[in-house]
Amino acid sequence: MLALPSENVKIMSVVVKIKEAAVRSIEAIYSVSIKPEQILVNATKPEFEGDYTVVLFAFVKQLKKSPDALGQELGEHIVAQNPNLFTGFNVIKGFLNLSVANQFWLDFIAAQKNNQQYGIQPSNGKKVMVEYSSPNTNKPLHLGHLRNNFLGWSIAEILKANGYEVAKTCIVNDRGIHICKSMIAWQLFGHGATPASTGMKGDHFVGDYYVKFNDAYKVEVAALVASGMEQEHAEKAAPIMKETQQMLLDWEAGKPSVMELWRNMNGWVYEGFDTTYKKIGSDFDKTYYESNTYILGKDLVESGLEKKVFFQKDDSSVWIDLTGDGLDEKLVRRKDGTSVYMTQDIGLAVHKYDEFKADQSIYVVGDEQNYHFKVLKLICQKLGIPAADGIYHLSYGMVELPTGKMKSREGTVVDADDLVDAMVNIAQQKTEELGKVKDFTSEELVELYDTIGLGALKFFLLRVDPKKKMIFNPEESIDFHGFTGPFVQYTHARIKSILRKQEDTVLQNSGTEVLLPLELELTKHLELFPSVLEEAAIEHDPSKVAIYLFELAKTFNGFYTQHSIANAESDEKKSLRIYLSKLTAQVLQRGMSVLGIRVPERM
RNA sequence: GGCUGCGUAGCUCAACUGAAUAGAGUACCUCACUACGGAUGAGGGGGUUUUAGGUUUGAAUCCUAACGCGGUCACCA
Repeated sequence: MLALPSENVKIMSVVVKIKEAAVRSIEAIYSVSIKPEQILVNATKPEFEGDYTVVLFAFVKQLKKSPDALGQELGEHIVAQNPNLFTGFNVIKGFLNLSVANQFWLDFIAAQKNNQQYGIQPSNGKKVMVEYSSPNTNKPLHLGHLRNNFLGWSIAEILKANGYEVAKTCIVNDRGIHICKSMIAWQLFGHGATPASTGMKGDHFVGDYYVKFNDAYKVEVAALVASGMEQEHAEKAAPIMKETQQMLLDWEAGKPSVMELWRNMNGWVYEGFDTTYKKIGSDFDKTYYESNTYILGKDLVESGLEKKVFFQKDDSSVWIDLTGDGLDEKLVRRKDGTSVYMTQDIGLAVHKYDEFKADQSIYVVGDEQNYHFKVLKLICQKLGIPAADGIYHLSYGMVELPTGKMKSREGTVVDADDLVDAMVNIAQQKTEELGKVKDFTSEELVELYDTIGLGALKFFLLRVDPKKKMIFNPEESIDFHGFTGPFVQYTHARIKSILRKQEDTVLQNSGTEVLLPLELELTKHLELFPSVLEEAAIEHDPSKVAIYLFELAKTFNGFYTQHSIANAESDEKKSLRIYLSKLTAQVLQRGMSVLGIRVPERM
């Protein structure tokens, strides 16, 4: 959990103000010492009078007062002491409902109406690394990678908005037996074909050879089994597998012909990845390649042995004993002296820390690796590595289909490029049906379809709690109504359209208008934005932002249908509503941008 | 099997980390347009929060157990 330094929390939201006021009053009346965190403040339920509610039960025992008596005393004191903030209170069954002064909200609007940076915090001097995407160079990106990319990118942006300096990194898994499989298959079946000669995207091209390898491998194993060999033995004895294993050895030995093939094929894949990353708006400040990092961490094994954190077995393999921590023994160096995944990750953690000195290093990796990261952090701590405490595994749940898990062997993997294209096509189709942007140039249209199609997809994947596994229903994802990206985008476009027509209006705010219920509701929602961004950063959870934006858009739409902006009751009201509309559009834009989603001026 | 995560409307998700009558979207059924943008708004039905106990003034939330579904327990990464 990311701890925000208390001196930096100066987003004085109403809720924070109420908590502090409550603390002052309780301390003054009862001469006890309490902290703002002990006080629970909720938005008052619509059926009761008031705006915010202090829940009193927590203090009933400590102060030896009945909830009603406590509420009365506290309510009287808090309102008397904060006449600018509160206008009244009522107590119902242990809940102290406070009414906030109309003027407070008008002041809020006046203060923020021209603040282009509303919600954005100044630098707090802290650095964070966010590692995400982690692709393999033997196959193209799929739906799971999309959730990963969108999450990583968004969390980086949310942290930036909260004043952190952020470095986005990517570790590319570009070596190992699986890469050699594609290479062998290309040698056997490629006949010199290239992405250019076939007109294919490089990552798909290489991915196809990975599939071809598995097909050929299956055939060979089946033949061996048919000739009487046992399955397990046949899997090791298949000639194509033996060739592949030899190739891995050749690669590790740096054999020139293998290295050349490897560079070529990886080059094709990277070209394909670049296209996809550009399309989905993902980027990295620094990319690490496992072919460079897989040797890291070897010296750490030595120092770990010296420190007696590690121990050596008779076959000379090196281990760490974590049974005291409720875990198992874990291998950190093979008997042949080569390092394992864990060792590389320790090495990379140290390497990254040396380069960036990040206070926190976030790994956006699926929850199937929970155990690995638990162990990684623990080993780093035992080794006394400075980077250790900053390691944070942002464990996200798998994306499943209504039919179950995605399985490459069963061909149920949803390809990232295909999915993005499909979403963009649907956006085009729906836009054409509505026919509102017939005057757009073809370039503008292409950009608009991208904005909407990708917006729908990103919003769909980001709107659920990252920690939970989610089900991706293709039919639901292409729905542009309700809790969706296009709904938020539409609301933004609509506001912009209205504002365009009011450009010449001379704004005049008397600063004394009385807010109508729907105006007040919208204002309250707008006031929440900085706290939502802060909470999203603390929780590493973009879904908080997505949910907030949807509710804000909904609130605006409700306000909009009831109150005319252009034909407001008075010039003052008109100005006020224009301010609210502008601020809403700005918050929608800013909020969507930290999710990696653009909002159109028209759609 | 050990460890670990999850189980909330038909479906997809919320619930401020223990508070008022568990909320949204979707689907289904009504209603409102010659609109400052209908990719909209208003309303309706739909829940014993898997089950059984326990703690508490108060439990979807914490504890115990059962059932169900995942993940992980590789000298793969």
